Amino acid sequence: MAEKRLSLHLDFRSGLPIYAQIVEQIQSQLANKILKPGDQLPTVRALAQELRVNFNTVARAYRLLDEARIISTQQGRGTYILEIPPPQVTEKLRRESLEALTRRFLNEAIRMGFSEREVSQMVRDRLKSVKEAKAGEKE
Amino acid sequence: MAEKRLSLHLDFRSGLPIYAQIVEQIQSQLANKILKPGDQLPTVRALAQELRVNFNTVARAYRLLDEARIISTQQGRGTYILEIPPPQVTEKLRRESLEALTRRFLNEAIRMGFSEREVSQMVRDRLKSVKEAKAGEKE
DNA sequence: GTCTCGATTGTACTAATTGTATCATTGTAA
DNA sequence: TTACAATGATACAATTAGTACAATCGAGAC
Repeated sequence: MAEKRLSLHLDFRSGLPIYAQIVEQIQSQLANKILKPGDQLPTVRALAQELRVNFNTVARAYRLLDEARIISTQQGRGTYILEIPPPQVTEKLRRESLEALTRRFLNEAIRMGFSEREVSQMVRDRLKSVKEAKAGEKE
Repeated sequence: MAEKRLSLHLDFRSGLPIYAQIVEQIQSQLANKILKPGDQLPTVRALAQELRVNFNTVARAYRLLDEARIISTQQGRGTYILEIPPPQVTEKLRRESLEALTRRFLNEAIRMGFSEREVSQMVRDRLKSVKEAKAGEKE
């Protein structure tokens, strides 16, 4: 029962191909230690069903990660996290994934006509309520 | 998927080029809420067949709309309506749409394992470079 | 123990569907 | 005629889907 639920969120309308989104999010979860060496990933078919995509699309993502020596795919057995990349790399990945996400958010907001001031104020507000919610749920 | 029938009416005798008529009518349906952000448009070939025109003509219209940031065309996948700048909505709606966007962004970032501090720092950084870029392009 | 067989897993190859790029053709106006 | 914009034809590239196959494992039969 080692395999994770691996909650990935695809955006079918973002310009990024599905397979790239899968790669990116797995790398990100790796950099954030949500995934650890030895963890088994869902099978290509299971993940494909969950994401409602063709299993070859998942297989493509896994193949890319395999070629990058991040996971090990073994025919007939499954797919496992090989190793966490060295700290410098994970830190870089972490930063890059956050930066990409933030950039998308800001571009969208600005394109929708919001001023930088409005955006930054809203982020502060929402962050504050996130923090309060977190404090509350500790009971 | 849920792509619309997109009933367009071309006038081959009006001086207006076909591609311009397509652009115009899609924009109009967007303004009239017949098309909504996220909707998938017909493929260039499907729409071309329906309108009895060459698919390059449709592709040209799509390209113009893409350049205007109204739609997003993705090779191998399809064409989608982008989020559009809400034209002159009430202050309340404006605020709500920014809040929704921000909430999605923060949820995603936190789900990916970033701390509130990291997120807020990154937002500050990116906003700063947006501002600088804007200052720079004024020459 | 080990053999067999079926279920499960990833792989390989191909097909289908999508938009893109480039050049040719056509029609119209100067 | 010449120039140019609009449209069409053709080839291409990227993404995803379909199908068949090979490797592995485990449950039973013996």
